[in-house]
Amino acid sequence: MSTIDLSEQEIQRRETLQKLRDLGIEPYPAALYPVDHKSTEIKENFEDGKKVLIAGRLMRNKLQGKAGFGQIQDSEGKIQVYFNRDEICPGEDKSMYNDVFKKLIDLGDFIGIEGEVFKTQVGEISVKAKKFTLLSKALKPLPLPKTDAEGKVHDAFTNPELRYRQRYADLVVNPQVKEVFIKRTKLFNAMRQFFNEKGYFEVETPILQPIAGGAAARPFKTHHNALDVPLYMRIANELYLKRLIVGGFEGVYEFSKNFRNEGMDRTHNPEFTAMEIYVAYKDYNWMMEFTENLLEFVALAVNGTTKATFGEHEVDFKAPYKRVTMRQSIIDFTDFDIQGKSEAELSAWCKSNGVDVDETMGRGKLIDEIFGEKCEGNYVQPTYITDYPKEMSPLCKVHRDDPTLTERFELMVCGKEIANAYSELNDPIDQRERFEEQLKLAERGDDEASEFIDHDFLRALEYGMPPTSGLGIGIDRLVMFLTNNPSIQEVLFFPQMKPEVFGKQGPDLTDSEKVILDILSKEGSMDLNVLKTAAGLSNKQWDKGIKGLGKHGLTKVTKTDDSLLVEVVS
RNA sequence: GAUCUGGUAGCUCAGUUGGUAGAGCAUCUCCCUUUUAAGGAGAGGGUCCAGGGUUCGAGCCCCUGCCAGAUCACCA
Repeated sequence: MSTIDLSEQEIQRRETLQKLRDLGIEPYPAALYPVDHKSTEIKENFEDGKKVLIAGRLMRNKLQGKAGFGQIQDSEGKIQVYFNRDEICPGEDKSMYNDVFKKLIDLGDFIGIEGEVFKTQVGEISVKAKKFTLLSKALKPLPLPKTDAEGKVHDAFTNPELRYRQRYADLVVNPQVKEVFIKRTKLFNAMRQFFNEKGYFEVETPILQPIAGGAAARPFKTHHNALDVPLYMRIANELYLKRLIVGGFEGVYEFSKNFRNEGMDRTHNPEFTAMEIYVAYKDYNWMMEFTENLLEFVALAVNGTTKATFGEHEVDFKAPYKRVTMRQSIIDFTDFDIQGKSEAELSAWCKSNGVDVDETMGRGKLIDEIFGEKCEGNYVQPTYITDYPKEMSPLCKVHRDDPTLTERFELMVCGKEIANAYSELNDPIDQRERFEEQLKLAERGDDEASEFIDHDFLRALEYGMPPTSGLGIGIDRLVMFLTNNPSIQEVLFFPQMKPEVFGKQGPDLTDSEKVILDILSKEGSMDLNVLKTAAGLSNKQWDKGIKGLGKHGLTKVTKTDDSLLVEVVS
């Protein structure tokens, strides 16, 4: 980046950097700084006169002549620092205060403070600086929101595009954003604790897969050069985790980054995080109880309460949750009983009841459409929807009481699915038939149905998998609910965005600039109006062209007594 | 994918029938030794997202594009 692209403030800070070096002060010193206190512990355990070493970013600096108040922000919060000329410079030489601190330290710089804890006249716990050390110079000014006595934020850094693209700046100036991510990590920790205490085993499975299975979604495709084979990025980790149950683990789980090459909106990011857990010798009834206990536990760990506010709703994650079969749910909201209905009958009902359908939809998909259209959005408090049609659950065991259904549940919160679980299908012959059924659906045009049969997975099942129940939870969605964020971008550090275009490097001339320069360079210098006529450009093109050339430093306009003269600058 | 809204100083935002680009904070200079978003005085700072068009003249009107957000559609 050339200096021409820098703002005034950025240029000033670069000059400041040089002045520091001229004074023998290294703005990016190598040595560690022996921090021994954080802002919160100083404030929580006030001890007058206590000697402390703190470090952080200077976020406020209010100078008042021979003294001033600054604010240092560390990982836990902010603390005020009192800078007094005669404390920092006890001898004759006051340059460390007058020249370095007052003139060469900027907002955003990292500094270390050696000083004593005290309370100011208005009672704020502060550190009286005896010595300060520049630890890292900031060359770019941060946004500068300020909170007043009533808690109202002025000049808030709110532009979502800037916040997501420059999350580092967002995190520095918006403590409430940092809080969301602290809660996110608390959620992971709580889940791990819950599983580990029960003896379940955290594992890792491949992200690059020869067949992207375990879900119906469009994968990202890539290529491995050495093997010369196509590979897909995982859309789910289900089939790998079940292989591990075959291998003899009785409880395995994984937090899995999944990748789906589909649309993006405020609830979908191309990469997202799911947690899947599989437990041997269990069924989906057991899993419902397990899930509600898990969610109650994590809600408490994250927020200190089982209640969570989401928009206009207050959701309570306290167990147990209501259980409704899909058939009953559809009856509840439409008075229509799907029991025993054929594909044609379902399709006809959909058409006369405002549910969009097309010819590619099988029986299961039709029922799913009805549920999605008429029922799903109505469940605000955590509710299990159980017993899904067989056609839409190719990896799930057939219901013990009804061969057209499966032992599956989804957990709905605020009209959205946040968990999905089965009594896992472990009959290898049935599994093979279901895969083949999916193939037929795919050929029929259902782009959600899998086009591949994972023969290795079937081979694993043929060795025998114990009865197993599996659960998947959409972690990002759960974080959204627990932190009251309607947008997935707010719960991901780095949500996917179109790449930013950086500094278009001049001297790429526009067409108008080229035309003018071509004519002018033959003559060396020309009368402005003659040049304008010769260029034959529209007024706007002429205006932009001649101004642009001036800015690039390629031409110079000089005023003579009766005309304007344009010259090429060599 | 559709529709709507937006893109102006480092940040948050104004900008009147289309007529010399503004404010607050930040920055710079000077004064100020316990302040609580904002002490006083002065100064500087702009590719008005990009490219075309209309016009004597465009931040503003028209067209195209880029980026973002919201709503809807789609969505294990």
